[in-house]
Amino acid sequence: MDKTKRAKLRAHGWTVGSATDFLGLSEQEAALVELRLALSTSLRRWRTQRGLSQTELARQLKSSQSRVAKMEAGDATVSVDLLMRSLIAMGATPRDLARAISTPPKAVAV
Amino acid sequence: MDKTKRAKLRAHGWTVGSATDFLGLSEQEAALVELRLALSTSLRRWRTQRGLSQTELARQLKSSQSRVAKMEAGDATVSVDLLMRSLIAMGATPRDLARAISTPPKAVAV
DNA sequence: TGTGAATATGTCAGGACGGACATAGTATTC
DNA sequence: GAATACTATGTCCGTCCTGACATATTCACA
Repeated sequence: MDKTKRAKLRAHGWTVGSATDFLGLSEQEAALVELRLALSTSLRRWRTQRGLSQTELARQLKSSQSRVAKMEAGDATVSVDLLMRSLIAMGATPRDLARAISTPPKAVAV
Repeated sequence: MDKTKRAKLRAHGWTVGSATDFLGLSEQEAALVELRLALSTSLRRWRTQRGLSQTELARQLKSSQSRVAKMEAGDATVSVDLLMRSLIAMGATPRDLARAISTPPKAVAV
């Protein structure tokens, strides 16, 4: 990975040097990962701030606890679609989504 | 549901007036439609600004011309996922997506 | 008008996704 | 340790999405 890429990733809150770097993701793949991560983190925040358990949220979303867990885990079987739909179902507006996307969580665990 | 929203939906092939209307299109469903519209509009802008035809873009995205057309039309068979992936594949950053989402396209012609 | 390029619309087989269930791990409290 | 509540992980079947193809429509220009 070249320096500018490193800088960009770091600038967006990624810990350069861990999995992302090792796997050698392209700019675009990294952007997708960043997106997923931002949304899944955001979802967990929305849920916990309301004092809901995954099971309770699942019922509200007409989904299941396991899927909620996977959403929050950024699991590969979860689409960006589902993440956004869930956030919206929790009352998030497109503007909220935009904010979530453009302000990625800082330093991911190493 | 107000008239402009109706028009927007109808303009993009959504069934307004029957089942959807009867069930009452909620704020959340509207937000999803808004999201889809914002992204599809954005996609077309990115493409045309680069002087690409749908066919050329399709090749770049490893998709097909018909799907690109449907993406830009906000067709119901196109997922938000695909729209975002396509935009990212064209070089859009998460920040660009956020901007696209929070800046809804100006009133669709009736 | 005709001609070709670009775009739109319809359809479908195959693959990806999602809800559901089972189960395993974790934390708290007694 | 047991019991309870919450969360994580694995798997499966039905559904939805997607690329591809065919075809229709629109557009630009001579």
